[in-house]
Amino acid sequence: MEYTVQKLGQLAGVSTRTLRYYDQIGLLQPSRVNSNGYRIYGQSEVNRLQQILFYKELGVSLDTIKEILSSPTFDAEAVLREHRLKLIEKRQQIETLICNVEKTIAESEGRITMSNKEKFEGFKQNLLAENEKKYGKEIREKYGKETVEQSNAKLMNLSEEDYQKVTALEKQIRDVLSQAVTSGDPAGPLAQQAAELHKQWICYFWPTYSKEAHAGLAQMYVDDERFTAYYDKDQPGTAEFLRDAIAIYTK
Amino acid sequence: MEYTVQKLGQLAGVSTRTLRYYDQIGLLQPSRVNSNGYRIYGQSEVNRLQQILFYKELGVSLDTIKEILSSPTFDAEAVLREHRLKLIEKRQQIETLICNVEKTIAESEGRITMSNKEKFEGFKQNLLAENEKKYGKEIREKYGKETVEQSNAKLMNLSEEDYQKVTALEKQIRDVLSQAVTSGDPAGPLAQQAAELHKQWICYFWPTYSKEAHAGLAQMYVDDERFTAYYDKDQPGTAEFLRDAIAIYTK
DNA sequence: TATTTACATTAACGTTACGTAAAGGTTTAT
DNA sequence: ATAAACCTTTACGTAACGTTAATGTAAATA
Repeated sequence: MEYTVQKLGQLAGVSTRTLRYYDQIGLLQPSRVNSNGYRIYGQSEVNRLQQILFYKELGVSLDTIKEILSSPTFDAEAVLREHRLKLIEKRQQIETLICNVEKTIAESEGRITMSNKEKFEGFKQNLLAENEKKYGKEIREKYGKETVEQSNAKLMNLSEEDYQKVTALEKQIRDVLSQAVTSGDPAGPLAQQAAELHKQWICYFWPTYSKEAHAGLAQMYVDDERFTAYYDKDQPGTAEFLRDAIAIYTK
Repeated sequence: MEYTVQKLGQLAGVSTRTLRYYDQIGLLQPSRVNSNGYRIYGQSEVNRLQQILFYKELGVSLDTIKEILSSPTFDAEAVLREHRLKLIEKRQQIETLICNVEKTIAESEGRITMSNKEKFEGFKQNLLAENEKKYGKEIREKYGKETVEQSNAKLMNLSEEDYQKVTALEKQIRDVLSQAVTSGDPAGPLAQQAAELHKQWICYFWPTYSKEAHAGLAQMYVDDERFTAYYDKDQPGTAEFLRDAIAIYTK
């Protein structure tokens, strides 16, 4: 069976422009070219196109696909593994962006009703006090006065929605963390998930997320017995475990 | 205070090329141009640049930033809200990609040791049976035989790591869902988080994620009393609530 | 058979936000 | 006087095509 550009395009669900482009960059060349200049594709090209589209669906770049397909000994699995890391990093970036955008929106809304204010009073006082009493100084030294004040300002403007989310996050962190600790591996999937959740949680209080600040905060959980006590309440060693997990997560 | 390109660039941490580009597209024009052709910026330009960089950090496009800053009555909040939706969609895309890449890797690894096999036997049998006994037919009708078989194949190849993650996910879903139900709003943040988690869960069993399939599955939770019973165990109405949440999530 | 219709070709611009030369003029310091 | 440091414009490159534009060819119809 032989195909022209349009036939092949319809078969595979891509545009004719795409096929010409793939020809141009040498990713998929027709088996032969007619005397009239038409591109003619055969079965092996159909197969190759299928492969191409498979990797494309995974978000692999055409350049990389070309490499994968060019050498049969090429380690496709290693490529995918690396690709996966890239994707995860991208997701983190986007999550941070979302986090910051959401906070900006909340801020500009200036929302927070009186009823909310009362409701969150205790919650906020606690957190603020905890932040300030001891860590205020340390954090100030590490990340500057401005950061701390912005952080506190954010805290005071938490909306009802955010409050729900934050509370839910705290519960999730506790749950996942306790499971992760039993597994014992701070690099494992559960531990890393806990670190991820913890990052999301932080995002509600810190004006901007940074890996360094995250890792620093985790270290404080171990250095200060008040935090250690909180995390080790159910299972001793949890604070250290979380610090290790976050260290790997932010590495 | 007046600045040349380099001075301003150093002050704000951007390249001179960037400043020339911003001038070119009319985003940030110098207050005046010297007789020698040098760009000279004043204080108001410094302020404007700060604004620009702020929005840029949130991932807003220069075009959009221009619009935001061009009209003081322009609704920056609405823009951010829309921007947030775009980011969330992007995150979903990337999550789906990660999901699929991970499955491809797992597949090519062909991993799963004998010890794992024994460990997961019961778990898998349960799920397989549940899938097959009744839904097998329905799903087959809706999404085709191939999808079901691929789904089952994936299930049988779950690794230890994946098993942990899946189990943790299930617990999280239950937790978040129960909190969300009390809030009563399937469009609320908790409900949407539950839908998100549910998507991640699905990703472990379905060969490729699609919104339609997700929404369809949620509908089945309501249509079939066995699933309904499972979700409504603690709180009646949970299955319906989840379906509504997922309907909004996949809209 | 003449004409329309459908399909093929190449060439080239547009998309985003700059990085990176290249080629050259100006200011400042030595 | 000369070199170093600074400024300028112009223009190519990036990823993966979408979209005309201008034109040639094959198949279907009047």
